[in-house]
Amino acid sequence: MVGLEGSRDVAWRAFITAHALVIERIERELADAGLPPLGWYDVLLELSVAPGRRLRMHELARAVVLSRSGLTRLVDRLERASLLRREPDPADRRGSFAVLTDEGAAVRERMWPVYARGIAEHFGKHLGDEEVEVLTGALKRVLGAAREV
Amino acid sequence: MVGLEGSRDVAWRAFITAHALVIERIERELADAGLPPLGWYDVLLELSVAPGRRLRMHELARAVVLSRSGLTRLVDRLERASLLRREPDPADRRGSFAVLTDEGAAVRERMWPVYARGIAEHFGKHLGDEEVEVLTGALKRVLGAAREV
DNA sequence: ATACACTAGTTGCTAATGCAACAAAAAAAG
DNA sequence: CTTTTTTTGTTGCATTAGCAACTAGTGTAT
Repeated sequence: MVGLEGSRDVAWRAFITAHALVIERIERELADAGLPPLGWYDVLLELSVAPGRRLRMHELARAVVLSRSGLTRLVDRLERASLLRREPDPADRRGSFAVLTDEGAAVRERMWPVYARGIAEHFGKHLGDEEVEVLTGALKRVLGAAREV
Repeated sequence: MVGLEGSRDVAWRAFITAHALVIERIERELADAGLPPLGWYDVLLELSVAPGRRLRMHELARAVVLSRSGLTRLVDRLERASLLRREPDPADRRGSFAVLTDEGAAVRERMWPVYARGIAEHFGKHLGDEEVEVLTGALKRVLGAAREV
């Protein structure tokens, strides 16, 4: 018995390997274009769509699937680059908001074309419309279940 | 324009977020069971199914989607744990094989039940049979394309 | 009110990863 | 052949991530 005989295990293997390969390609394309890595994009995007362009640190950590300490450091880097700033939460003196700056929004907008091209070229291009629907539905279910725990 | 409006971009977002969450869960379950991390499993599995239980370093790096330097260090750790050993390649004096040991095979077999349960619980359980087929087909296409480059 | 438990965020530490540079060998070009 | 280019694997270095421990503030129970 060597593991991975079941059809779900084969799907899993395809899932993680495709992920690793495509991320590797896209990260390289961003780096080659002189742009920040994907982790930065995730933070900037979450802040972009958040009300008031701000999120509490723990909300942001959860949104981008990072440990609290990992997020502290990531936000440090983004703050040093002036792409966001920390602001105290008047309603809870323990916590702070991460607030998107205009410069942060601008950087996200400069990243998006490169990122979008990578997604299309290495991912979207190879999927039929029907497959996209199935994939989205299935993975959102997986995602929802994993978030609940 | 905030990015991620197209249906393929939504699918991509679900893809990477589901990946991050499920991997996080499974890594924790392995750690809680006192077992090595997923990266070790990948190496042990590739060697298990390779002819002669051996692969050249660069083949292994490609198989587990890791940089050459990353693989050098990962193999260092596995070799220190006696789960594999390096052997020179008589046909090419630059290179070496990574060869699975019996102990390495045994450790992989001890990891598999925990890993399999994680895959089922956090991934497979939420997918219908039809979805599994679509997912596998689609992702294998993505994977093949990314490998070609 | 006071004690107790929990949550938020940061820090020190360690582990893991990629890039660039390197040495050695092989392969290709001439 | 001899020279040049490429491949293979390792190393130094810098970056990034998580865990455990800590501080500070909040919430809850008695």
